[in-house]
Amino acid sequence: MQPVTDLDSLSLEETTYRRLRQALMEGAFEPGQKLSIRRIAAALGTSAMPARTALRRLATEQAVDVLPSGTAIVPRLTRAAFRELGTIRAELEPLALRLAAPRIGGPRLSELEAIVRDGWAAREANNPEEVLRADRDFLFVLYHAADAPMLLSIIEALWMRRGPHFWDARWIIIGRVPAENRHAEILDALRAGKGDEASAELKAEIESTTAYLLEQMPFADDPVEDGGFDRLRSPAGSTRKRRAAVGPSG
Amino acid sequence: MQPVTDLDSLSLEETTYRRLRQALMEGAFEPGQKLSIRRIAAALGTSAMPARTALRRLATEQAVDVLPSGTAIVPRLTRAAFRELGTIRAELEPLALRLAAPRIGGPRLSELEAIVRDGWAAREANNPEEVLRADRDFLFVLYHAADAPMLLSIIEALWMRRGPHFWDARWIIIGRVPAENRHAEILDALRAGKGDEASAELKAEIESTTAYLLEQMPFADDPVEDGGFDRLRSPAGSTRKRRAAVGPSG
DNA sequence: AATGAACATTTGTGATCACGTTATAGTAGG
DNA sequence: CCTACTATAACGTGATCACAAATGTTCATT
Repeated sequence: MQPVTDLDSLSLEETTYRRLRQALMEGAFEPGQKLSIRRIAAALGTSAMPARTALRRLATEQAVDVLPSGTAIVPRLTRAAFRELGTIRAELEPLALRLAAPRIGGPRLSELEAIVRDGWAAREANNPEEVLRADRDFLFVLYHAADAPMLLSIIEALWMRRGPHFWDARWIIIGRVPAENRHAEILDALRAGKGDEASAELKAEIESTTAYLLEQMPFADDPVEDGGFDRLRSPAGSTRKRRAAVGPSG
Repeated sequence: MQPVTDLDSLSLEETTYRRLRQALMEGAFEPGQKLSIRRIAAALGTSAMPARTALRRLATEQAVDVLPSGTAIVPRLTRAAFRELGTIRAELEPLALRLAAPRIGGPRLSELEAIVRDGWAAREANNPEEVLRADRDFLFVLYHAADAPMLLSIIEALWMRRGPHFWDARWIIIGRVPAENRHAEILDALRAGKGDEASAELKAEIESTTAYLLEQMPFADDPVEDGGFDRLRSPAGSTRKRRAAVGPSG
């Protein structure tokens, strides 16, 4: 894969935006976490300006919410919002896969195979971080292959909104007994040139995972009992200090 | 319809953003038109800051393109981009209609009826501006009724990108002989409680209109002959000066 | 110890400025 | 009449400042 851009030649505002975007998609922030302009600017060693614009851009995509005071906050999803997210994903991501199917060549297939293998190994090793990473990588290799830039950016926006909660729920996700390896089946369908089958499989995966999480995950509008949102953190009591908004060194 | 917010209580940046967004969706700008920060700021009587943030937000939604120099420009769509737009719309807008269908009550139905009547009258009067407005209003009443905020904002982003070209092509659109009144049929289906039928009808409309325009409209990557982009302006030689970016008085 | 008021800090917003780049118009040369 | 160059204007970017609103903290009071 070619380097998307030379980071050095980009404006500060653009790099700030991309780093926040990536962090959000990967679940590096916790739901409810406040992202203040000055803090982010300080963490990146710039003035407030690039951080301000970057945050407002994210708010436009609804990747962050914005309090009445103007402060950006990592969204806490309501059940309705999470359901909506699932509904849209179940429509758009299979579409992307359908567009990508005829464009997947041999090299891409082996790349995908490797990712599926990694994901499977991580699952057996009970390593949820790695499982989630592999799942995400698998899908986005496909979505990039669709060569539909608008569609891709819409899907990314959906993932940004979902990312923080997904990350929080990684122990729930990993706890689900995987009847079969769905990504392996998608891969098989792609190898056989059955794009529509792969697409249907993906749609089923998104819908069933969404339904499962609606049952298992706590949401912002659930009645609070015993700490509410703060259960289901990682088991080894990781009560560490909230991580810095953006670390300049990664 | 309730006033969404009171404009006076909003930040300058937010009002700037909303005005540009509306203008884009309605096709008030021409493809290729440059939107400079300072010009827009001057037109609104503010400093450059709100205009800067507003334009960057629009760029994030891909509602405007950004030249290498950083200047925002109203997009000129390539055929591929227009096709992609149609493909995404054909997936999302029927979804929105499906979600909206069970929520459409009597008052909404009469509102929709009135809009359809207006549109039909405008078509007979050969008034393309009014036809396009009615079509847009009809659909967005439905999309709002879906009560799915993310979905709505995605759809609006798609329309923003399409708006300028659509406006340019209004004489082509109006010139197409309408076999039947599709929106009336959608309305009938809704009245009968057949949301899926309405949705399928809408999908067909989007797909056939997209295909039709792909044949009839000139695109940014078409070979230029005889003025290229500049044919198909309104017949009464409206060679008026390019309208101001944003008029402060509306 | 719990409550509330006063203070200090942090926050977003918008304006202004400096800097380097890009686009544009005018002019000279072919 | 067209092209190439140059000077001037306009542009985007990022930093900094002032201001008002919101937030968090401290301390006195009950």
